[in-house]
Amino acid sequence: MNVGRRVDYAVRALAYLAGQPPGKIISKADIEEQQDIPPYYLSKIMKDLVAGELVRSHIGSKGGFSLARPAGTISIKEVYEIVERPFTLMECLEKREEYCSYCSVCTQISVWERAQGVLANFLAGISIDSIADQQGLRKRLIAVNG
Amino acid sequence: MNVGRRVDYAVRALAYLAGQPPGKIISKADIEEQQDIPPYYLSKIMKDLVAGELVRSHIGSKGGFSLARPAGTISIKEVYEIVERPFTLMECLEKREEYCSYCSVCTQISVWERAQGVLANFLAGISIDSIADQQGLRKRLIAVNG
DNA sequence: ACAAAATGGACCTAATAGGTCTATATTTAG
DNA sequence: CTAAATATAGACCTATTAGGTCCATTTTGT
Repeated sequence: MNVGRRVDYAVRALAYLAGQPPGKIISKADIEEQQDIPPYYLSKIMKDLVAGELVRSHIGSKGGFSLARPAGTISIKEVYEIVERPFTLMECLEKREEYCSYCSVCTQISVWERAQGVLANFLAGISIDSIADQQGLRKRLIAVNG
Repeated sequence: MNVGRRVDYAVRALAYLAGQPPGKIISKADIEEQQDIPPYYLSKIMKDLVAGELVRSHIGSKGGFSLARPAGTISIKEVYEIVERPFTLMECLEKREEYCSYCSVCTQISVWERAQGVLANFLAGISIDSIADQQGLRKRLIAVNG
């Protein structure tokens, strides 16, 4: 389980798209600037989000991205799973005996299973529209710092 | 946040100690064998557990380890924190602006704060004695496989 | 004194997070 | 029709770290 920059950047990008008028196409360069995301890195993340069908891409001049679904229906858990492989607190929960031969007699595995469930459940209940960002982080920071 | 082998091994070791008669001294070699933990690796983990005051060490011949506190008072969260640095889902929750300058205007940070709280709360409620293991994984597996 | 322990610290390796770059394909504006 | 603006695909690099191994030293029971 790694909640790192990939997830942060993906959420920033989605929050920014969610803050725009529905259907409006936003270029990658715009997202980069407003949300301060390393340009080349964002390319890869957007690719994942497109492949995961959270975002629609529009190639060519005046192209860019827009949300593929209403922001209220996109959960943070889903975002995590799309940009960062399966939602797994411990590797054994995914790979079972392949990862550790004691699965069947393990006294702690159910603890991690339940912990993972609790976390997944929480994140499944948070949607992108609850963190939508119309201005982007750069402008927000400037606004606050005066 | 990384729940990896270190944590697994630490919990195995503690669960094994918790399964013994209270106060009984168990050698590192015994823990290694019964719980199938790489020997040299366990050394380092036990050092952490001793430093964290979950375990008492007894140097010298007939030495070994025993729990420093009743197993019912040792939570998984505490174990995690001792062997794997602070309990942090996202680095920004610990390092704040040092890690990301947009903390003060971030729309997602509270999500991760709450998620971390939910997880921490769950793991703080699970104690080592609820997963105590008198036999150890090796014997358990043999017993099950016949 | 000797053997059986833990302690402390050096060392190694593979994987991966995070980031950068470039060549290619697609579309719209003019 | 061409040029400019875009996304797409994939190669590449680097620092960190998870996981593991080894050994020299210290402490203690017999």
